[in-house]
Amino acid sequence: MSQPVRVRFAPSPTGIPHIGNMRTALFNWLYARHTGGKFILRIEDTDQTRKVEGAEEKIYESLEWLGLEWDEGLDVGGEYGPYLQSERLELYKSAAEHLITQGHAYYCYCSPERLTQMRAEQSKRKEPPHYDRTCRELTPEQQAKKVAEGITPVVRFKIPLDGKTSFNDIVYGQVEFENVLLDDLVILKSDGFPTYHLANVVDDHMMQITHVIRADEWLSSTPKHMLLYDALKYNAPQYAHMPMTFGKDKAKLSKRHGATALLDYKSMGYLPEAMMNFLVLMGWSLDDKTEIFSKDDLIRHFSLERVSRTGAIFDMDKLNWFNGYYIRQLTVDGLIERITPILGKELPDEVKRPIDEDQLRRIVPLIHERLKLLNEITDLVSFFFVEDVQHNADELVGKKMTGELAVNALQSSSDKLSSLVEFDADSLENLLRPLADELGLKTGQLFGTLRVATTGKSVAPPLFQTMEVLGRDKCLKRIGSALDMLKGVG
RNA sequence: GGCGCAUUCGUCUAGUGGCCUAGGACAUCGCCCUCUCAAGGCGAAGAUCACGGGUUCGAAUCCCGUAUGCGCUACCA
Repeated sequence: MSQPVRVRFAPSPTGIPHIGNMRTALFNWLYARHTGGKFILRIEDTDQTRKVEGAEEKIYESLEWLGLEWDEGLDVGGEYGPYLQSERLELYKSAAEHLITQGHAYYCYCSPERLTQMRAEQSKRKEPPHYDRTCRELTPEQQAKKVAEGITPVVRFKIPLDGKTSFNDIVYGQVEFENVLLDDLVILKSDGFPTYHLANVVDDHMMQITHVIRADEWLSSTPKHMLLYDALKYNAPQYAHMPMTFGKDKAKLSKRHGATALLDYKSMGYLPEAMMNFLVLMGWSLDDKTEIFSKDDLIRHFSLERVSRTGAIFDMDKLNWFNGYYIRQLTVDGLIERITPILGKELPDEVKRPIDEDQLRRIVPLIHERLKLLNEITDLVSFFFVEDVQHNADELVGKKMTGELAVNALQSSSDKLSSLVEFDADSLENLLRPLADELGLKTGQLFGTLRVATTGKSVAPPLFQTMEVLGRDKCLKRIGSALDMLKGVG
């Protein structure tokens, strides 16, 4: 009785997939992988007017970045294709015709103008806007007349005039609607394309979808779909509606909330594994403790029953934390692999390409746990690669120092550094700590000034290791130019 | 306007009648570590469980009402 699970992600190519879309895709994919079922990708391009060029590619790119491979669909094929709705028009047309012959649907000749005007009047009278069913009972003569006028009709579905439609949603439980409140919806548009409702029902049936996992916004339309399944004598799939995602102000996530497209996060330097962990926890949890889930953990533990019913606000702080966490979990080689392309693009031109991997291997451990976003890497490490750094006199002197003390400190350091035998972190520490004493400075004062002198920054990785990696020549050269600056020489 | 769904710390959430004077995580604050920044450790603060009524020996958990939010109400999906 229990057939293998088949779920689908069915985006329409009207824009770049956003966080909410992709979370729905993730839940579908997880459910398929958890149950050993199939994850199908179907493109719902039934709205020719809203179609956006290139959107389809962005859908693939988003899925691939997150690591949600699909078992059937565009690119990979499958035995239930085609997987593009615009190539399935005949199927919808014959379903619509079948419904007409069975008395479940009818041609409607009402003009869009008439419909909008009618709705305007209805809402002025404080009535719920609805179709008045003018064409539902047209006689053959009346129909013939309309056809003679050259009007291309749409096809509307006959909603039963009484009774109730209910279904059991895996997430929301039993939901019930009065049929009288439902409109005779358009199922086939005058351009020959189906509306979402028809296409969705026909495809889900023909592709043998067992579970429809989709966003909450569809909950109210589900009775229409149930009625359509009935009229078509199809078995309805199981439904599981997912709570929606919102911006900080509790409004539906949109452009003004900043980045909403998943791929924006890719380019900002987020890790797909962090994104996946973050997304799944918006609306799903395993228990009261577990926060970190690998992909395998998720596949093992995911269940529709533990999806919550309340909408979630997108919390960038938490995402950032996950990202930092996952970066820290990366091996040095893993991190290098991910940052090399970024550095190749962003480091100043004076830095030789390809980027010196041996040097990178020595640098990475110093900045690894300081990295929250991959894209921050360039700012963090560029001083290692460039020849000279810019100094800021105030930073160089520091808050607890005077210019004189700073000059003195740099001069003494420079002298001692040039005669140091081994230029490594331990030797540097053994040399510089006593030096602070000799100079009557706190270690923080000396090290702070040296840090700015050698790196050009007041915030940098630990001094001794940093100096070791920089090497004696660069250190002395930079200390020299810092001295020149403080002394007011050029 | 109608219908549907929801409502636990700022945020994500745990919780399905007694284990809850409500647990965890992020963010915040403090302390420790410390050459800066991180990371890490420890700790604090933060929710009268939207509100009002019931039911019950006992309710965040069940019922009713109210409020608020969101969704749908298109020849959009």
